[in-house]
Amino acid sequence: MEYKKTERGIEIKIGKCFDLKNTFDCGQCFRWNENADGSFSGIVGEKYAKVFRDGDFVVIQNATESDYKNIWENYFDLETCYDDIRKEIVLLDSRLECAVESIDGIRLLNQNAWEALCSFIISQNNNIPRIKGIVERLCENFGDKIENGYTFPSAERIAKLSVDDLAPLRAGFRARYIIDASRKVLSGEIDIEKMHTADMEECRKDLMKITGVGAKVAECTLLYGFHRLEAFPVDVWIKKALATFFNGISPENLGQYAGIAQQYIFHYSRLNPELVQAK
DNA sequence: TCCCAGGCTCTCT
DNA sequence: AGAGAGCATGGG
Repeated sequence: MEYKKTERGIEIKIGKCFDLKNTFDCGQCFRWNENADGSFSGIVGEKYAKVFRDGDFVVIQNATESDYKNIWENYFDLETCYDDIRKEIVLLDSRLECAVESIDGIRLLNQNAWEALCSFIISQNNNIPRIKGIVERLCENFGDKIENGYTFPSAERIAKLSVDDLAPLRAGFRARYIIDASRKVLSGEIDIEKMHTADMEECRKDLMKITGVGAKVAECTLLYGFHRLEAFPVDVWIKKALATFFNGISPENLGQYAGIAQQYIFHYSRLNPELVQAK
């Protein structure tokens, strides 16, 4: 992706292929927040970042060229052409055209796998504002202090804790799931490294060894934590959507980009809830 | 106040 | 193997 280093930071010339609000608010991540001026702030790994749009450019404030190469290019998946994928999705199923045409620039972030696993464990039977609150308290209590915030605590760090230690998170029944996940990742019972490429069915089965990880959370972890674009998480919104407005669409027909199609279905349904109400 | 939230576990048929 | 209650907590 074409970019330049300026006094503001790194400026990526990306046009409409990266919409910050749609990307950060489409339910894939929980640590980006919109500021009053329309910019977004978040923490990725050990880095705090503020990003905003200026015309055809997305600006990553204060980023250096090595930050860009080492972190942001991969995190924002900037070497992938999402315009091509959008076209491909519509070719695979033309019923997706309205969602794809009305939502600009969703990108699928390359998030840390452990963070995604943990975040989506927390997401179950929960609402997004509260999920973000629990994740933030997890970081504040057990992450490392960095500029403007805290890192996401490692599995190793969490594995040393007890369920009671997690009380400040107010995560409810999910606390023991978080502990179980951390210990299974740390012990190697769940081999988190191989899941970028291993057989999908095997990955699902492995992830579901964790108490509190069912089909939906496993699928979200594969899509958002391991960038397995063929993963297709089915939650209550997707269920409603596929039973009403998007009736007839099935993930098997969406091939290698099912997960990105799912993003569009999910986000479009949440933006237009009246379209997916059961009749 | 009440309903419900990007589900899952546990129990009972 | 399939269905349903219960789950912690708090946002709207």
